[in-house]
Amino acid sequence: MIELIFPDGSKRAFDEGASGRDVAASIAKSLEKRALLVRLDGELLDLDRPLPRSGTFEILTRESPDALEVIRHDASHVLAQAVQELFPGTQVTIGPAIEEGFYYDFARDEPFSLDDLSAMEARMAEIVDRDEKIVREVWDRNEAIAHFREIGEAYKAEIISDLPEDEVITVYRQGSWKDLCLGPHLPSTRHVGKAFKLTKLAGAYWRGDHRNAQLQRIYGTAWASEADLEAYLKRIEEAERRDHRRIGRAMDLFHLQEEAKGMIFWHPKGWTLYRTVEAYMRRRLETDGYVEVKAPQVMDRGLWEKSGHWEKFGQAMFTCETTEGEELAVKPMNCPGHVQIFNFGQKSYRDLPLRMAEFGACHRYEPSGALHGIMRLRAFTQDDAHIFCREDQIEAETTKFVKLLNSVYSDFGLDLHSVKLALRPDIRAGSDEVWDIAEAKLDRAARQAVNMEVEPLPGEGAFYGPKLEFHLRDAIGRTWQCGTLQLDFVLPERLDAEYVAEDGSKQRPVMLHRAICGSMERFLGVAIENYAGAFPLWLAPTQAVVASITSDADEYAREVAAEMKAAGLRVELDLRNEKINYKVREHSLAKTPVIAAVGRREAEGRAVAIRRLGSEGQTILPLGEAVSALAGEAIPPDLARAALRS
RNA sequence: GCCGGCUUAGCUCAGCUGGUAGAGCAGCGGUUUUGUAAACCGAAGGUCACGGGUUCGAGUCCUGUAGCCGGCACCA
Repeated sequence: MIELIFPDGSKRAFDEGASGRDVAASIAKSLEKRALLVRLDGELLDLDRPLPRSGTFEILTRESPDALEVIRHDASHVLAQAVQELFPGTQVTIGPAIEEGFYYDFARDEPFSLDDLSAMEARMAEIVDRDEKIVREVWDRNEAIAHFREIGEAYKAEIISDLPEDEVITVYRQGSWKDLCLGPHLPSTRHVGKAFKLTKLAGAYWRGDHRNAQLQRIYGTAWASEADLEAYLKRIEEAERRDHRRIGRAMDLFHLQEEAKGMIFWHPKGWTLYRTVEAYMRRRLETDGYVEVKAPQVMDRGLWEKSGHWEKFGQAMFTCETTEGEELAVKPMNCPGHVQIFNFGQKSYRDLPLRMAEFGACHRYEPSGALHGIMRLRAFTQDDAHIFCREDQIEAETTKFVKLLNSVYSDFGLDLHSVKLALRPDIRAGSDEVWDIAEAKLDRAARQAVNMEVEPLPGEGAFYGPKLEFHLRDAIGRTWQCGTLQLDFVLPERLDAEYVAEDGSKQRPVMLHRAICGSMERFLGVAIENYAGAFPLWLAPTQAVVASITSDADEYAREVAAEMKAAGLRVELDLRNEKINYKVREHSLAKTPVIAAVGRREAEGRAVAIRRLGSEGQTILPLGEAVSALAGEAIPPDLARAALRS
């Protein structure tokens, strides 16, 4: 007998060998029909699998988020079956569920074409209609390896060989097709439903390693219902309209061109936006106790050799040689420069923590395939700072930093998507004890400062220390690392940084590399997508347009614009011989937050008709009142807070 | 860098199976003085990314290169 505890707390006993389906049927016939999976002590199991033990028990239907993940996983299996039916000789590898869908990696010499996708979708629908039962089988390890080898599935055979000896090998069969898989799965292919769509074709390396063969990955999306699928497709379509590259062009913010790939030509409006963000960041750093510096853009190779960057990243540095034979490199990062400033003269323990900031323009020869709009560039500017401190100051500095970062992000209406902690890599400097302490400190400080999970990334830290990563999302859900804080025990050593301690001895400081925006350009890209170009007043490159209704009001319109400008607003004047409807439409499409229309009536009454982006009507206000209200609203959030406090 | 796709006017896009380029918007010249999301007329605008090839003939087919896009790998 096994005993199951249901979600309502009730307990019931069932015969040994009873399956989830038996349990569901014993409750209600309708429940059996709707049941897809069961959860036993937190573990998801196939509906028809005999329950292996007693425990807390739950029946999952289509509506459960866990069921959706299994639907997606099964969709990937159905895809694999469809592909193997349509393209015999194609090898299967792996095909997991992912956020919003699934993918499957195939090995096939000939590339799939986009046109093949619709044929695959049709075949998938057919397999769903066949309603093939999905059956779990436990196989002997060696037999499984031999079998998959024999049928030409080398990748599957390799996966099994690499599994631990004691791992139970399960194979799931649907009709004549089968796949090695941990499961669980739906009872039959019908339950996958038809709310799926194959979305893209891509290359992907076997086991994520570029030295391995490249496989063909097919991505798809799958949902519990057609309505969910439609909503998803619509969401993606809408999101594509927020693409920073599209908005950048439409709003005339910047452009990129072949002759300087991976580098931005900022146009006047875009540069205004950039400078607004930079000025804001500069204030935030200043009030948080940072000093700002500026180090040379190009420095001698010798310095990069000493810092260790030449050896590790020399390939990715822009270099040049002078006619006198010096070898120079354009800085790919700011830290060695900052250490030079730290090293100049003597530093005392009283100077620590020394927070040295720079809006540092960096150049890196990024692989061509990595470039992406203004999110990933070859020339970018870090809002970089290095905190030189003692070991016992690391935790407080980290907490302080994360608080600042949180506050900055919230001023831009951004939600942190995730926080990750990259842990020690195989090849690293420093002893394990030092790493233990460093990792623990970052973890503790981050948890304390943000109210969210800190996801560990084993092996992904830099060789010189662990690294906190703060990720934001773009319009279509891709995440970008923006903020970062990295502990560094190595560079101070290599570049010989030291300070005089209380007892007069010379000590090595620890360095914290940290950035909030990461790259100004990437952060602006994320901000553009976040606001879809409709910036709040303090950020908008053009905050207001004064539009005349008839030429009678031109002179007054000039006066209004001048008043606004005098109040510090970024204002444009539109005196063109066009209808007000036309002007309103044009400036609305350009996402100008405020349109101040003036005609004869306003000129006579010394008023302005204020129209806000996104609202239908307008408010008529006396000129002075309108100007001071707008000027007040245009105050950056940090200054507004400061004003409130004083 | 790797796999796949794309590249036609300033922008967004048409151009079927090869017969030497088309629209809307913007821009320019006029007319219109307008009350809150597109007034009207006109003229102009293109080495069809770049190079090579097949062909009587290439935007269209083949091939090379570049950039971009979607992934993968990379990201000090």
